[in-house]
Amino acid sequence: MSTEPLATIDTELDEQITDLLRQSDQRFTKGRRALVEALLAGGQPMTIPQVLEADTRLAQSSAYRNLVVLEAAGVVTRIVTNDDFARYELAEHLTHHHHHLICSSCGDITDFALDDEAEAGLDEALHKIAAATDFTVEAHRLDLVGVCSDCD
Amino acid sequence: MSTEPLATIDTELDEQITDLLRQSDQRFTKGRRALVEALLAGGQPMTIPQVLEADTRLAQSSAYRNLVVLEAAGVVTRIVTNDDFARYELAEHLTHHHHHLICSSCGDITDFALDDEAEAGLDEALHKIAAATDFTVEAHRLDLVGVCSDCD
DNA sequence: TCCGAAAATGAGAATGACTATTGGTTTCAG
DNA sequence: CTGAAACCAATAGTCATTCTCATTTTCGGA
Repeated sequence: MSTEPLATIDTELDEQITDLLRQSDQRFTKGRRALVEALLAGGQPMTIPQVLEADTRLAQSSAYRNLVVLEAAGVVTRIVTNDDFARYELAEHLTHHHHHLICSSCGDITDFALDDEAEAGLDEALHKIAAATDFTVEAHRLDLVGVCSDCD
Repeated sequence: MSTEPLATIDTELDEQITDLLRQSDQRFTKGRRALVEALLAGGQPMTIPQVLEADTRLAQSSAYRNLVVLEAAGVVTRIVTNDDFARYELAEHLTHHHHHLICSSCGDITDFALDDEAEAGLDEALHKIAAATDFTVEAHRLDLVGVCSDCD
């Protein structure tokens, strides 16, 4: 199951993930490592078919199951659009805070970041909202919906 | 099919919707009117089971089909969370620009608006991003993810 | 008002992304 | 080395959503 990794998981990341999984009584196995490598190599949210294509050694059933495990442990994030397939990417605290450009035509997603000033302003406004609400806010999600250059 | 409307569609809204549908060569039929009335009465994004329960005269297959038609015409918006069911609400240009509080536990969604200043700042930042991108931006979507008071 | 073609409806069947099951394999502590 | 717990993979479900098709409704023209 380990021939040629698609991407390299550095020691720090490895420890973080191992730790996260341990907190859910789970191990960082080869299959799960292969998933993380595929996502890392992809560099953007990927559907399960894309992941399976990127690493053909992965079994579909295990990919689905392990992605659920990884999500529960907080290693990956599941993103669902109007597309048929859900997409996964590494969780923000393992990478960095960012947002998404979602193509309304093909469903493809790419990442982008807001400049610090805008992000700070947004954060402030959201804290006000959160305070005035019964919600316990965990995170915010900002997406731009449009048409990507391929579909245009 | 028309006994007791759940909500009243005023003349202006009626004309807007009729117009939008006409642009897709579709009619504003009783079934579709009943759907809009249910969404209007609901006041927040609703799943199809919720809509069917709100107006038991609606057939499931027609509800699914007509919601697709209404979305294509720009009358309603489909919102998809990690919950099992997709949710629908009246499109923003028939109501007003707003955002969503999404409960990560039960999937429930409620609406909220940003104050004008924050919204303007966000808009400006997003325009910059859009300009630096291959995307043709159609809209932005801002959600707060958290736990609602019922689930807490 | 009456008629017929086109569009819409609704009950049920089909689809397909995703999940559960099951039986075999790997891992790791002792 | 050994046994139990965790993992893996094939495959059989599940279930929200979509499709099918016979019937009904709509609506412009006669």
